[in-house]
Amino acid sequence: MELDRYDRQLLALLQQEGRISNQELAERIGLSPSPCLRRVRALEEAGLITGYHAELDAKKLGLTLLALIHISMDRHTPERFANFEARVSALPEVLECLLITGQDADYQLKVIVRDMDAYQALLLEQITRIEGVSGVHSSFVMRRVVDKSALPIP
Amino acid sequence: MELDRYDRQLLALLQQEGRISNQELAERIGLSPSPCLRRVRALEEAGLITGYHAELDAKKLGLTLLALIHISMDRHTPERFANFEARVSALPEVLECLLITGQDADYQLKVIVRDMDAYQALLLEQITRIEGVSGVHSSFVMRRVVDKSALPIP
DNA sequence: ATTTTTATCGCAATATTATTGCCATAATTC
DNA sequence: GAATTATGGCAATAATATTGCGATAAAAAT
Repeated sequence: MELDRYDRQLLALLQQEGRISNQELAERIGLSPSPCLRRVRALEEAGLITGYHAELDAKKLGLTLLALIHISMDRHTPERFANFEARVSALPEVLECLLITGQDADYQLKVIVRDMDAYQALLLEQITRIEGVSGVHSSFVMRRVVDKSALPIP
Repeated sequence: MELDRYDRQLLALLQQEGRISNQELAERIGLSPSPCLRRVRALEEAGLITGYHAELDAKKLGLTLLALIHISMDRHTPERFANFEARVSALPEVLECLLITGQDADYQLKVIVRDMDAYQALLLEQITRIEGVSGVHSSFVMRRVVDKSALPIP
């Protein structure tokens, strides 16, 4: 799909303000509401826009501890990996699980919990109990300098 | 602020479907539209909802390479850190910059670029040129097993 | 326990917004 | 340069958001 100036503007704006009205959206990009809405629908249909999400304040929800966990697996079999991924996907505290390159770890998890007690419980009772997990190393996030969901539009 | 059953439902739903209409939202949580809207506004006012964002498909935008960069600083002075953070915040490819604990790095960056050429350019021409950056270690993301923006509602 | 107070709901009226069909015009192709 | 296709704008209709207000339920106080 070919993106023109309008499409790029729409994507950029909707990344910033996902609940903006179509009328204001139209004004901002310099189109009338009807073609504007048609373009947004087209971007959704094409799968360029995959969804819309509210962003919440973690602290106000009592979630004060954000951590990165690097995980190594003992044996690199597809079953081990599939099982690990299924187990990890079911944990609501796991915001991100990335299969990464590098000698130090196979996966990096990003998890959010209330406090250190909850972290300990998650790590000891859930994550280290998953079959195949051999090495675990935690880093804690002291500050989120940048936290964007918005992709750069090429 | 005290959250009841309705508020929690609203937060959960809006995290999943940020552009759902107020009417459908009201139906789903079992309230009529007016108190539903008033609650959403209250959650926004209280800062529990900080914004709404469209989620885009990175691949369809031509952004195929996601990487984690661990960065160590030579001297841990406030000026060095402030300067680094300002420079990094200005780069659109940087989706996340976390100040983390651990001996291996001071920061972890998450960056997204078109390809390895773009990655090389970003690393060599931008990031390693920032004053104070002494150690850099890259990991590449092979697969995003979990990638949620939705926080667990306590 | 009963009264007072406060919070919050649902209804109804109004304002705003989304959606669709249609024609005109601009861009593209032949 | 003519034919074709794509895309914009207008206007009518449908749907949704928004607000005031009275009723009801929950909470606090006596």
